[in-house]
Amino acid sequence: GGSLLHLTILLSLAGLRLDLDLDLYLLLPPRTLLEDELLLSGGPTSPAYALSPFPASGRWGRAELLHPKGRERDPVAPPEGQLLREVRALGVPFIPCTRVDAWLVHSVAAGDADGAHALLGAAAASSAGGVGAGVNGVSQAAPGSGGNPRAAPSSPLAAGDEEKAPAEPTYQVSDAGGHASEENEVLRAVDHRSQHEENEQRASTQREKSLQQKNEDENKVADKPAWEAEKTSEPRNEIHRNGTDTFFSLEDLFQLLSSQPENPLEGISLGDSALPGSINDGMNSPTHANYNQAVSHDVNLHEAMLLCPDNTFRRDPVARTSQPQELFLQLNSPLTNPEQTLAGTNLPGFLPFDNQMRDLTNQDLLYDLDVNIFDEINLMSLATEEGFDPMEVSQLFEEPDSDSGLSLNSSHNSTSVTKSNSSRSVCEGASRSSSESLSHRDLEGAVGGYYPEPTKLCHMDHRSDSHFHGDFAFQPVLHNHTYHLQPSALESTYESFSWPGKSQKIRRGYLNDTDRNLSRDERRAKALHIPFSVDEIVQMPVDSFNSMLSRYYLTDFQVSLIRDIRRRGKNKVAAQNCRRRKLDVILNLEDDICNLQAKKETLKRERSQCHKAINIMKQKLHDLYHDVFSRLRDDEGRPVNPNQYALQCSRDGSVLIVPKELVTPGQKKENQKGKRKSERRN
DNA sequence: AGTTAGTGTCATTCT
DNA sequence: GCAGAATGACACTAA
Repeated sequence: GGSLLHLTILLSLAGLRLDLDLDLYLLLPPRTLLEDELLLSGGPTSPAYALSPFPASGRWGRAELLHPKGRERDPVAPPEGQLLREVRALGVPFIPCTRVDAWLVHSVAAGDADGAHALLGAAAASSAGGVGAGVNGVSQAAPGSGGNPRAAPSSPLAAGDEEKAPAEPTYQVSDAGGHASEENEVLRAVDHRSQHEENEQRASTQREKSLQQKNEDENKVADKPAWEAEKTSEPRNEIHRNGTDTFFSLEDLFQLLSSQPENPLEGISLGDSALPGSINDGMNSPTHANYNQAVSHDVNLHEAMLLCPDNTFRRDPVARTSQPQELFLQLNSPLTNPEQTLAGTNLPGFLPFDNQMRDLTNQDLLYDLDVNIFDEINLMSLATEEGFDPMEVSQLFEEPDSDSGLSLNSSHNSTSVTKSNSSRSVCEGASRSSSESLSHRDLEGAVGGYYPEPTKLCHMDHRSDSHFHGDFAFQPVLHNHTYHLQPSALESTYESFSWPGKSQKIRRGYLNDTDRNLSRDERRAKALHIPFSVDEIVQMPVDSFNSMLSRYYLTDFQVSLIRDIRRRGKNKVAAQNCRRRKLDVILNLEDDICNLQAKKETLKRERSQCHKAINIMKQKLHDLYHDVFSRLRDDEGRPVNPNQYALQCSRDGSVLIVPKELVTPGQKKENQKGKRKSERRN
């Protein structure tokens, strides 16, 4: 009681397909609202796909599953803080319990409204990033659902009619008992790779086009609080068609939800409301699952996330062993009882589009919701200890850098560790038949000694197979979020998803804005739930590092990754220091060169000055010599001829006038040496 | 399209 | 023997 249902409905009819998104904000009164929690619910800081919280953590959390429509921003997701404003406007005490987004996919076969398939999935779209993965349990490949740009196989929700498009790969609706063949598994795996990039871009383009109009409509009411805008905005209160898109209001959808206790979707008659076909048509289609099945799949996706809430546990045997098992037991019920899905949760059902419930208040809407759905949602919240981003895993393996950096001695053909030997399942067989699907799926096993039942794995795979063949990135979303891989399997995964011809720029296109800023190791650590930051791993002392590894239950691969992260981090710093030192050496050498060159110039100048001084002294000596001889007279008073006489300095300082022929040979040699030296210097 | 600087990583050697 | 530093070589990216 006292809960509040916030329904945000996106009913987009793009050509032949109808998407209907329900955002259920379940706000429970017993506790005081924590604003940060609300902000988390609507803010960009909330990690996408987070399945957070345990009550043991002292707070309720939210469950955000994956949106199937890709990584683009959810057009119907409240902007940052909007949820908080909306809740405040209601004036009731509350806390955000969880958020569940459900969408209906109403697809019709190519151009034929009567062949429509009605799909209902329940999932949670990320309110912040608008990213997510489909959890619908029903899907059909619709490569040829002509005219519908969004029905291409690139769209995870692409719907088609396998009966009407038999030539194309058809993926059966998964149910509790039906399994796709191994061949289909292989087909899907191949199809995933071959069409993934093209489909991604094409789907993205189409989605942008189709959503652009919606965003424009929403912008018109942006000045109002979103809650008010949704209630008053004309485009949202009415179903209208503008060729490709169809909208109807929250009230309309809620009336749908609340009017059909038997089958919540039977009352939807979209055909009467300008929709090309009714969901009933899809419901009655023998080739497609009903809503219950669809929601059952959704629940199973929750299970997939719940079964192994984390792959890292502290050394707490009780917590480690009891928690997942308990969750498993709790979640076994919806699996074995498919009726306990949307209908099973006793949602009041879906009303036709009458107006009698338009006056319902939000509380009224909540009261109409059976508590079972809350229980289920809460169970989801309780069962997940911390957020996990399957997309990261996908990106992790979609971004196989040429230098993976992982020192994993393994063969690419190696198989994963045992997923389960109890029975051979379709998914198991498929995973063995394709190295790609194998490597990809093998990533999603239980860790910490807990392994989900093969049937559940298969169930998840069916969802994957049926719905997301066109969007490779969503594959991991549908599986368990833990990793029991041996290094070999992961190595093969890295290699299997290596696209040598494609640049990282393309591959990084699959990363969201947040992850794009993360380093590769950070993304790896995040994807594998390494409970430490990269900086911590790298910078902590070795003793602390080793003790840390021993204090936590970590898989071999996690330990290997942590050690690799530390090694690479250390080496990165060392390389930076090395380059810095090298640069310093180069700069110092350049300085030395400059200094030596300056010193050389100085010495040259000094030498030149010395030469000049010597020449001056020589000239002075020469002048003095001639001056002396000019003043000398012989005994008869005649001038002394300098060519016949020379001045000779004795050791006692006296100067003698000596005829040149009397100069001793030793004196001549000394005089000649002095002449040659002076000549060389000159 | 080619060049260059910066960076991360690996392999190897040294401390 | 191990951890880390140092460094050459290589690949990749952005400008």
